[in-house]
Order: sequence, then structure tokens, then C-alpha cells
Amino acid sequence: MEKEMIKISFAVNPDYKIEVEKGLTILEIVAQKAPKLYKLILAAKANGKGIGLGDRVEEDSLIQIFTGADEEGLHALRHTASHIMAQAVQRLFPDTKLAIGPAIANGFYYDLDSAHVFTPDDLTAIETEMAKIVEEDIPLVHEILPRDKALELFSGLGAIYKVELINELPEDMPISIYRQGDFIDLCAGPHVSSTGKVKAFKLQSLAGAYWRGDEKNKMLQRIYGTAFAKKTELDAYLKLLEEAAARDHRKLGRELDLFSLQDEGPGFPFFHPHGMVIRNEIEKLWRELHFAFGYDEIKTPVILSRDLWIQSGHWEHYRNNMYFTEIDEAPYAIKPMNCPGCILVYRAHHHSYRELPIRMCEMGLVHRHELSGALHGLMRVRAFTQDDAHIFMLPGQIKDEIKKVIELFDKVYSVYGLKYHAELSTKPEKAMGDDAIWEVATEALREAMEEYGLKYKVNPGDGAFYGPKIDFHLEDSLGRTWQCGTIQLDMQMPEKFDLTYIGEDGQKHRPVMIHRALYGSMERFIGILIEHYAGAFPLWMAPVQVKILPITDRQTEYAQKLKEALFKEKIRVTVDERNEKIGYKIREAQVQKIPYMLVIGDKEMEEGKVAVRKRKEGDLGAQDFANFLTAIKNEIAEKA
RNA sequence: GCUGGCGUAGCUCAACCGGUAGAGCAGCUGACUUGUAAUCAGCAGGUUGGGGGUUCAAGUCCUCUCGCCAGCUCCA
Repeated sequence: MEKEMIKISFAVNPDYKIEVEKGLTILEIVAQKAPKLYKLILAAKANGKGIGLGDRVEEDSLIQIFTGADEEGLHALRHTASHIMAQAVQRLFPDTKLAIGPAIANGFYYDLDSAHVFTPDDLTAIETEMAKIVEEDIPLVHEILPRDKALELFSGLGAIYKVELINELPEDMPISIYRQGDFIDLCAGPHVSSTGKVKAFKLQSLAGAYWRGDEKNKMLQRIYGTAFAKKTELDAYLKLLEEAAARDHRKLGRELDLFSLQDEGPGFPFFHPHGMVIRNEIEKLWRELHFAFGYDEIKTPVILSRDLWIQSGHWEHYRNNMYFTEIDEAPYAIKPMNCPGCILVYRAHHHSYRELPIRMCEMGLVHRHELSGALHGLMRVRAFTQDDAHIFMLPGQIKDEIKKVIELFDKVYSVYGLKYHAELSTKPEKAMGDDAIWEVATEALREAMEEYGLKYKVNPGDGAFYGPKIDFHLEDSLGRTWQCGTIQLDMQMPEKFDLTYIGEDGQKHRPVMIHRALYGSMERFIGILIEHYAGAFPLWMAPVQVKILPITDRQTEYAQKLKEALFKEKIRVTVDERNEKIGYKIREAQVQKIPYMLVIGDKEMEEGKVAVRKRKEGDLGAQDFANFLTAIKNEIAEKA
């Protein structure tokens, strides 16, 4: 059954204009304007499909939603495109062996094993061959073969990867294959009816990928591509990608002078003055809310004795990611996590059951030796500050405490208007503690989420080595998700460190410990924020909040007076005194995404006014300086 | 770490098949005193990421190394 793909264009698109409130997400707009579609999108989102759903509406960007009724049809189309690509590759490079080639969120890929090393030029040649296959309009034929027949078929073709896959399927299972002309693939489908249906496609990139995702296996060559039902949709998607690249935090970080990465310290970011303003502002918000939620702040050392890490189990389970050093010939380690430090604070004196829960938070700088190839701007670094906290509590307090943590997370994320999804990660292979304890801990997390009403998906085997966890994932500009917040229930550390509290009965008891981080890492979170706001930070966290632009040097003195007045109110303000035309100064302030510009000419100076220009709205005209000051102070306080 | 690609001035990019590095923006200096997204002129800026090699000659070819990018693996 053929279905049409739903496409909606918002914003400045000549053929479809729609008025929306500022700051709404696409989802919110759709919920208002198209309630039926909204339901379909929610369904698509629950399955992890669709793109750009959490994106904010920018003033002049074309934003589209590729989802809805026909998500399945698009999936089939891309899956077929992947087969067409494989067929094209085999025509051009007959010795190529096929591994797997699925449709994915925004396109498709195929993993190939070939003596030939594919180059970007090959991609063009493959695209040309694909176009021929589309032109030939070859029907796709679905067949179900008995297992032995299928094995015989693929062995005959020398398709070793397909044979390996079949051999792992249940013995009595019939095998589903698809044929298009002389091309045969092991495949469950579904597909579109013929290659002619794939009207718009593009091969995007080459990459390596381990066979079956295991680094012990051979590395295959992966070709990524995408396909759409119509050329216009493909073009719109490619345009979207270009726009996303423009908000890459690495690019904006340099342009807005927020941070840098230097060859002298790979993975160790340098925060510049403007980046630090943002960092300090979000830390300030963090402190306010944590104190309101009953946390106490601590700070623990970065270097601690190796014995501590042996006791905590990090030596055994995490050594490969740790940096070591020596002090007076004794072995020490740089902390990769904050828990042991916090535990030492807890253990510094006795605790009564009356004190619990004890919530200790810490902006903890940790170092981890990440693989060089994994480093990525601020998102993946080797030194980062976790906004950590450890909560020690009675076993009976677990559920309520976790609910409270979720509430705090929700509150903070909503200040930034960030969309997130939660995942529950269970016991990994390399884990401490026995199954029963893990079971209890995992259930506690599960119940807390369900009672709070937090939707989540399960990640089997993805927990930390000391306990299960709930992860909060945020999206970057390209829709890649990054784990930020985490709540980990730790039922091993209290044991390892013999943590106790004195109960009502006067006896020692074992507290339960939660390890949690909300931003996850300050670095990663700032990276996410840069992309989320596309560098146009809200007033309250903008590095420079107001820039005063005198038109000539006759206004310099007045400009300085205004600056002093704003500075006194703790507003971040600069004056552009350079001898340049006003258009030039405005342009520069605009490029720097400064929220407010005050244009000062003779007129304003004589009347004690300022001509206010807003980053997004443009010229707002002249107003009394006093009024402006009141308004901006309110806006900052509201964190709007 | 693995596979592939890339590395030229602070930034964005040029330099045919090896012939000895060039532009715009930014910076500095000067002129202009300017009304809502780039005023004009001049100056300065690079051992082409680093080491080694091939060659009469290397930004260009080979090699080692460092870093970056995409993906894999891993993870906040």
C-alpha cells in the first residue's frame, strides 16, 4: 500500500506561512494548529522516529516535519534505497560482500566488505549506477525459503555474512529474502514494490563500522545515504542539515568566543570569558534550586590515594579510563568520579537516622581517559565538571527521594525549554554485586518513574558497574542524543566503605546511596545549550546583555554614564566607542547575538533617552532610560 | 583505539600536472563624525600542524607523528 509522506513547512516559506507564538517548540505549535497530526507525531516520537520535533522555531529557518501517517512507507522506501545501493556497488565492485543494510532514522546505510577502499568519488559513481537501477524500475520480489535452501543460496553466492546471520536464527525458522533482478538479499522487509519508486536519494558519507558492532570483529566500510519520496523533500532535508551545521556548538563556540580547544590539551576545553559567564549563570541557577531542594554543597579533592580507588572498585572496573600520578613516591589517582570523595565526607562523622536523607552536591572536576576518536567538542571531553550529588537515605525513602530528584531535573530542564527522554539502564556484564540486589535497585527506579509519570525506554545491560541508572538524554542540533542527566542507585559503595547510620534501635544500619547529576557535565550541557539556542542565549545568561552604540564621539560621555548606571545594576554592558558607522556597529552586535543594543545620538542624549534595538525584533524606537532599566531588570529576573 | 577523510595568516578559502604562497574578513595606522546589518585608504600578518625522506626544486610525492572531522566502539 502506497502512502503519501506528510510534510509541513512553518516560518518563512512562501507557499505556507503560519503565525505562531515565539519560543514555542514545533510540537507545541502542531498541538495547537493540527491536533490530529499531533497524535501521529506523538506516536512516531514514542518509537524514536521523526526528526526535529524538539527544535525551536527560528525566525527565518524553514522547518519541516517528516513523520506522521507514512513513517512506515518512508522506512520501506529507504530500506529499498539501501538495497539499490548494494546492487549498484555489486555491479561496480563485484567482489564486495554485503553485511547489513537497514533504514535508520533519517536515511539508510549498508555495511560492505570489499578489497576496494571506497572514496568520495566512488559515491558519485555509485549514485549514477543507482539512478540507472531506479530507471530500470525493477520489481522487488519477496520470497520465503526453507532455511536449508536459503543457506544453500547464500553460500553459493559467497555471501559469508548472510550465512553467518542465518546460522544464528532459530533452526525451524523460514528465511525471508528479497530479489530485485539478479540482486538477492536476506531481508525481512518491508520494501516498496519496485526500484522505480525511489525518486530522490543521496549518498552522504563513508565510515568504518565493526561487523556486528564488536570491536574485536573486522571493520567494514559503511556508506550512509538518505532517500525521500520527492526531490523537493530531499532538498528541504539537505537544507535542514546545512542549517543544523550552522548552529554546531564548535563553530558558534569559536565565533562567539565562548571556548576553545587547543592541540596542547586534546579533550581539555579552555573556557573564555564569555563562555564563563554562561557557565557561571547556569551554575547560579543550579545552586539556587539545589538549596531550595534541600542539598548541601561540598568540594572534594581531584587527586586521591590509589588505595581509595581500589577500595571503591574503580581500580578493578575503571582503571583503563583513569589517570594516575605519584606523590612522595606513593601512588595516587586523578578522580574519574566524585562518589568516593563524597563518601569520605559522609564518613567523617556518625550519622543518625534523623538526619537522613542527607543530600550533598558538588561541582566535581573529573578526568577520564576517553578514546581519542571519541572526543567531540564540548560534548565528549577528557576533563569535565559533573554537577554531582550523592544522597544517603533510609531504604524506605528511596522511591520518594528519586521522585524528588526527577522533579528537580524536570524543573531545571524546563527553564531552558529543553526536551529530553529518559532511559532505564539495567545490570551490565561487568558489574559488582549479586543479581538480587540489582533487581531491588532496578525496581525502585522503575517504580519511581512510573509513579512520577515519567515515560522511559529500557536499555538492558547499560548500567554503571555499581548500580542501575536512569539517564536523561538531550538532543544536539543534528538530532544526535547525548546523555546528560543521570540518576544511579548505588547499592555497592555503602557496603564497600562500610557506611552506616545509627537507627532508632541504637544499632548501626546501612544507608542507601543515590548518585545523580542533572546537567551531567557542565561542558556537555553548555554544548547542548549553545546548539539549543543557536548561540542566541536568553537575556539572563547572555555574555553581554546590553551594548551601547554611540553614533558619533559627541555621545561618548553620555554612553559612559549609561554604562555606569547599568553596571551598577549588575547588567553586563559594553560600549562600542570605535570610530565606525552605526550600521557597522549594529551589524557586529547582531552577529554577536547581543540581546539589547542602545543606539545613542544627539537626540537621545539631549532628552535622556535611549533608542532600543532588540536582537530579534530590531528597532523599538526611543524610550526613557529609566523605563528601559526597569524593563530589562524584570526580564532578567524572569529568566525569559 | 579502529576505518576513511582533512590540516595553508586569528577566521573563511585560493595556489594547473611538483617551479619556491595569495585574497576577503578580522587586526593595526590614518582620513571621515557617521541614525539601525559591512565608509575609504594604507600597513602588517604564514619555516603551509611537526619530524624525516625523494627531487635541481615539495603546500603539492613518500613516511612517521600530532591534531581535527564523520562513523564504529565507549560514555557525562
